[in-house]
Amino acid sequence: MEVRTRFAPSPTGFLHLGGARSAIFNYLFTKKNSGKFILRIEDTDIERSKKECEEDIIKSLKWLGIEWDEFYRQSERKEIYKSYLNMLLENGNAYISKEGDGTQDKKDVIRFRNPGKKIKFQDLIRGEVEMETEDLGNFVIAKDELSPLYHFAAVVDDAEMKITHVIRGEDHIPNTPRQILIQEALGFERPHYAHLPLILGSDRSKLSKRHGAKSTFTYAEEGYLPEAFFNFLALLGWHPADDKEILSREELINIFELKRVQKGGAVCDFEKLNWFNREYIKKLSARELSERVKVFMPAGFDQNRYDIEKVVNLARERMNKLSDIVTEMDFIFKLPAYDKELLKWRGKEDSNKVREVLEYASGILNAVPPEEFSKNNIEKLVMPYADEKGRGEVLWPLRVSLSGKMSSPGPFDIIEVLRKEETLRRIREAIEKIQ
RNA sequence: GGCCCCAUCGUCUAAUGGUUAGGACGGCACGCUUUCAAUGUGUAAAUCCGGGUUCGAUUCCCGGUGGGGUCACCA
Repeated sequence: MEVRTRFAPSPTGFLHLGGARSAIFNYLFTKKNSGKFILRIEDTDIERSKKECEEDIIKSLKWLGIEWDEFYRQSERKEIYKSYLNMLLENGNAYISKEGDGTQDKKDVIRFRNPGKKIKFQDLIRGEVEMETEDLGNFVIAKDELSPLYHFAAVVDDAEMKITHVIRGEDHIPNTPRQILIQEALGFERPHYAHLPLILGSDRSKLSKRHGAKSTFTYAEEGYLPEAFFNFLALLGWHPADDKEILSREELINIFELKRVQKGGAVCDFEKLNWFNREYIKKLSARELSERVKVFMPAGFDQNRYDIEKVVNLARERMNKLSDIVTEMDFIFKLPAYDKELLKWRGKEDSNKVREVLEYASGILNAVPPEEFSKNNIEKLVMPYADEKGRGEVLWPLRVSLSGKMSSPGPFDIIEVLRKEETLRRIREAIEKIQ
């Protein structure tokens, strides 16, 4: 039988990490089994459902590279629910409460006649789960024929869409028995269930509650690579048999199995996310990285002024995320204002000595033709002098004159990017500053 | 509170009825080094507690404790 799964978010909020992870596990499981993945927007609550949330969910899934084979919106399927509702009403498994058994409902609502039996189901991750359903009472399944509620619509859709595996968050475990009850009343087949552990915040509470408003897409906007983010989330609550952690989507699909999903909730460690992102940034070619970094460049950065691939290569080891290009490389595009004291190595060098060093270095550089301003050439020419005078005494002021910063890439790296004219201009500026 | 789920380093996790309980992130130390970063080497750090079962439990069972989830005319 063909495997069919669904990711069924409600567009009442953005796609948070937990939702994204559920989507990823559904996706990996489906691809592993050559099945079909269905995206179903559960917007039966018209009051709370928002178009922008649906858009956010779709945008986020696309960013993660998760594609669906079929797409549904529950608000467009009311006639289908209505017919099943009528079926239940006719065979007496549901009733309109005002006519019913003395409930205090103000309006007519449709209630499910709960047989109140014990429900047992097999969870692919947790094994057998057993629950009493009696205290659920005759719960409401629809406000009226055209306004089904979550449990009813979900059960009808899972059956109509021939879903074979329901893979969702652990917070749905208490919902499962009542959904099975509806299923049985309708004569539907029971799908396999797999309840994923929750993703927790550092205080171990449900992450979606804490940072409820934060969308997965904000990670895109901060400059996380989707492949890194996907990899990170895939390893939250699941782990392959071996120790390899950097895994491509294809590798993940190949080795994914529900049996290895963790039972306990997982705290989301953003330091580890950064590590994944750095690892993926490292793997990018200078060209790819330049492309990806472009959107993060502020208008003030004249990207045509310097060889952007060289700039990016200096930044890549220092970036957690793409947007860090701004804070790491701002000095290339515009020399920041800095205190002349910064030019003094360890803050205690004599001004005259600093000036002397910079003038000497300037002299060496001035003699080099512009086309020979490569890192290696310059390094070969300046290092003998630095070794003679003391590396710190020479390289520190030279680097600061070029970067204006306490910490930055080395002077020869910067020189190659800035090229002759700008290099000499900045050294000149430093010499004047130190007078 | 009722019901349900869960429990290995700070975090993500591996493993087995017998291991020096492994890896990764983060931390710390050292090396490299003009600074930062990167990198190399090393290092600290865990089986929640109590009972069983067993020759032997971190692993199996029970209880406790702890954490989490859920109890809508939301999903």
